[in-house]
Amino acid sequence: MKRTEVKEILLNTPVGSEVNVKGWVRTRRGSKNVGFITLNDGSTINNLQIVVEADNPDFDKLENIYSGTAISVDGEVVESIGSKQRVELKAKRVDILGNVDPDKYPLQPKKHSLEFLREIAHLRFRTNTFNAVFRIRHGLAYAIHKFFNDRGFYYIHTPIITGSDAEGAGAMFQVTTLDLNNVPKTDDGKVDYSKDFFAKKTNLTVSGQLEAELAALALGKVYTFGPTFRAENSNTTRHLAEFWMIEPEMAFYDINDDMDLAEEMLKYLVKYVLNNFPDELEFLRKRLADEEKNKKKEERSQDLIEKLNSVIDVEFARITYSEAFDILRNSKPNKKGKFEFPVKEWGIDLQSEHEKYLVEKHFKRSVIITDYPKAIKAFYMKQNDDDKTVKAMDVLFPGIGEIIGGSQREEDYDKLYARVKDLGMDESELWWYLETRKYGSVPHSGFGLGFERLVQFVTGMGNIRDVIPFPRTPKNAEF
RNA sequence: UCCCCAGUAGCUCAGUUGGUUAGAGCGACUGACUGUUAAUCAGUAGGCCCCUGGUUCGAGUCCAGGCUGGGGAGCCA
Repeated sequence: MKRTEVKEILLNTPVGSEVNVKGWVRTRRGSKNVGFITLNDGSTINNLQIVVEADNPDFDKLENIYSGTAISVDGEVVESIGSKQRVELKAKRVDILGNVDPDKYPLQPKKHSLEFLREIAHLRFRTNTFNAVFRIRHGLAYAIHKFFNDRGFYYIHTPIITGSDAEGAGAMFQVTTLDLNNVPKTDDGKVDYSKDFFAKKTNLTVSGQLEAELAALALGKVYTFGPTFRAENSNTTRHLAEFWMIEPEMAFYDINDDMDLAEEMLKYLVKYVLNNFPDELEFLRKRLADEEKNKKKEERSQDLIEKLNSVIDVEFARITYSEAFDILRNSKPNKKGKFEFPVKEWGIDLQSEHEKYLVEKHFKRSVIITDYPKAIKAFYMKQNDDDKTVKAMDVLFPGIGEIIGGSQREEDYDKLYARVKDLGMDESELWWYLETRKYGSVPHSGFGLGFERLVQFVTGMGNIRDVIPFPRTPKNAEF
């Protein structure tokens, strides 16, 4: 018999149909006269209840069926006597496909800590929580491609291995095939990279932005969506050594067009998940509420689904760095000395506590901050006429902080070149980037969206290590 | 990288001013039970108390160093 997925049975299969299902047992329970199996096959977060009656010739197989066992069942779809499900499967034939040693199988039909599940990342897919998280992660990835495709953007594959470390977004992982126990040296004692695979020093990319700009200056609107790597020793709930980033880059867009696109995209993506993953969101909403039961009221975060709806309903606040600076300088916590980093001098970088105050206390919604001091931003950002600020924009989300960082890019060759020189950067590594400003240069803009931070926000998961299947963090590359 | 907290059964945790044989709940196992919903009831098994060293008559408990995990900060997406 052809296999039917659980999702199909729960939604569409008429009562009385004969079907075959295959999947993994969540729980099994029963008595002398009847056995119950809760089965999940990954097609939906919901389970199918299978009933095996005592007169079934396969009834004694039940004693070898435990949590985690893979089984195949032929049976009839019937209306459920129990109240928790519309239909169930009355088994005619039960086959065990893959056994489980119940003494050793670490997943139990009970709540596990996320920390424990992280240590068994090869099995945590089998829990409802990760089932929901990774289904939504997929949905977001798909929606991102759909969003851009529908608006005439082209998906550009930028290199993972890069020969330039000019972007300056963070420490890099080196890529080499040299024998580390016997590194070839030049006469003056330095590493002889001419003997390395690429005959030069290479690293894993920290950003595809510079290459995306090259493509945007011909294809108009492009985006990247790929893995990026940062060798920073960051140990937080918001950082990974390997993460996925979305970087659109648009010719003829100024900073305002850039902000409009960022806001439209974020709202589109949140709406997409609300429309397409209601069961998963409901599960995660309950999970979060349950987890926060023990917290004090004022420390609890907003209801997950309410939070998502508030993002799509409300316009993001848009302010300049200078306005944000004034708000913070005159704020109560600043005057009372409650900030760990007091706000005194214009030009300071905004700290987590400042961003949190603006988003969660002052505006009570998402905020976009523009026109940052040029000293604290990257070399490629478009310089304003005041000679002090650049056309940068950061989108700040409640609970997450910076979810998007972007800017209008400096298209003027002389200004860009001067900035490269000022910062002591190696222009020979950037010749190709600079050259685009010589040939038909136009205003253009773009931004970077951290994919895992988006998934974190939408699923309500507190730790970024729980929204990527196999997290890479300092001292941890298991699996 | 810095600050704080934690590491005891498969999981979540308790373990008194250092004192003899190490505790619970859940899970697993065995049995009972006429339809259960993380079933219920009874019983059984299960410990390198993170590692190394030190103090002490005696260390799960105190001290030092390390390892691992978590939270916060910085860096950022």
